[in-house]
Amino acid sequence: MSRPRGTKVRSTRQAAAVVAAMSGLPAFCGARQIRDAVRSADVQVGAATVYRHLRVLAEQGSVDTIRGEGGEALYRLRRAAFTYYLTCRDCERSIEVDGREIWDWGQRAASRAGFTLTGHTVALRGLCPAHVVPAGPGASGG
Amino acid sequence: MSRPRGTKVRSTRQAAAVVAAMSGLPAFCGARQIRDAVRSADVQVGAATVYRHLRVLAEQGSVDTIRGEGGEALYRLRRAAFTYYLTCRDCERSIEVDGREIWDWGQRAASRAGFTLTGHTVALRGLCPAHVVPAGPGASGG
DNA sequence: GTTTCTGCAAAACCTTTGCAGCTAG
DNA sequence: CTAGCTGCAAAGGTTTTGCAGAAAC
Repeated sequence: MSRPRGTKVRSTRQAAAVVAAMSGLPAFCGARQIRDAVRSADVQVGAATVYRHLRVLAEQGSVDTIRGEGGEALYRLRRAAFTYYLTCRDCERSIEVDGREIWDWGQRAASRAGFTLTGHTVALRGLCPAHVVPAGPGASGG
Repeated sequence: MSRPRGTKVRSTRQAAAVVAAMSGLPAFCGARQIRDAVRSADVQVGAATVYRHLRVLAEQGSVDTIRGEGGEALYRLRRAAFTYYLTCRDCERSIEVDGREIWDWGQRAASRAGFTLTGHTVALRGLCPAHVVPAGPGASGG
């Protein structure tokens, strides 16, 4: 149920509030957390409405979407193309990482097999300077 | 509800059947599909049991887990470290891609920011040779 | 016989959808 | 007024859990 094409877009309190709330959330957040942020700005909003806006924003490319550990969708306002995030597993603080190379790497690998690359997902987890403790690597394929 | 530590592991028909079924499934598959594969090998198995085994296998590191587009978990027997998958978005066929470089790239980016990389997820989507469609005018379907 | 595993059914989540009512334009 | 947006509640799908019975050792 995306927006039908050729329909007018109406600007509502809720639509603005969702975007406003997200601009105050630095890391990737779930729909629940976004809804809470909207409501703590004194704008009542239903869960369905939040999901509807998030879906539209994602389709427009205004927000990036990734999947959390539990499979839930996490959203964040888009910053720039080929920008990925390295998130501290202790404090959830995240930094942006330029990933143009990743796209190039993916394309090389794809063409080697006769594939055409159309999309990719990269997520990095680690420890920020404030939480660094010696630890071994744990790679997960995807 | 992982397995409690210090308990004995019992080898059952179902446990073996889940692993056997997965070894016959080349691509990442959902729990439903794995269960179907087990049952078509004439081993009755409940959904809960499949999930329980998959969780244990994932914790052991015997299977890799990724998330599908809908957020569902997809499983596959682990092949090698730093092996990622490029999946055709039309037929779900997937190939393996060596990703040692990705880990290196991630570490470089992380250390530049004072972070320590502890984990990462990479997923590539594309079109396999059989589904590549030339872009532009004049392209015709079979 | 004891301990662990299995399977059903119910519950817990996250997300989408149907529909009546509200609201921006 | 009319088209589009909202919210509730119900439905949809995936995964987990409680518990009695079955199975392994």
